[in-house]
Amino acid sequence: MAYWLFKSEPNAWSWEDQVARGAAGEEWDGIRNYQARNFMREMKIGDRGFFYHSNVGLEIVGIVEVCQTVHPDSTTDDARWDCVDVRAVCPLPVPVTLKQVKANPKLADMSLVTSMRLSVQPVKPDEWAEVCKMAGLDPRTI
DNA sequence: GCCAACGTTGGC
DNA sequence: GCCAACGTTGGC
Repeated sequence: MAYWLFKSEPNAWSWEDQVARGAAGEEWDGIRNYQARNFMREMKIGDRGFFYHSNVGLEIVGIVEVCQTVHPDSTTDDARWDCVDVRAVCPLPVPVTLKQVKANPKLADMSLVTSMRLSVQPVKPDEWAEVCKMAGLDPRTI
């Protein structure tokens, strides 16, 4: 299983909005960046991802899972843009802030730090485990 | 609200 | 295929 991180401005689409969709999940649409799209093309059902609030909050607030593999983005007719569907799995008991991520040497290579503007990004297994630990979650239980 | 970083577009 | 102009993202 692979791990990812999805960024969203809570003004546009928040963790609460995501939770409200329940098990059906929702398209992760609106991505207009090739790198981010290519990562979505690699995603498989059951892959896990962090849900990050950008602009407002600046923290990882929850965990989602991919529930539909890549398909055309319904918000555009442009055939270049695809998306996956994700659904909420659980909130983080303690949100992990960008500040904490930056302050943790183990997370120095995380894309969240190194590729600030990339809105869909891969997370390495050890980074996943470290963030879960900081959030008060046992990664084996999720 | 500002501005740095960086991706995209389009003229040549 | 280069590169300047431009637009967008996102932290501060």
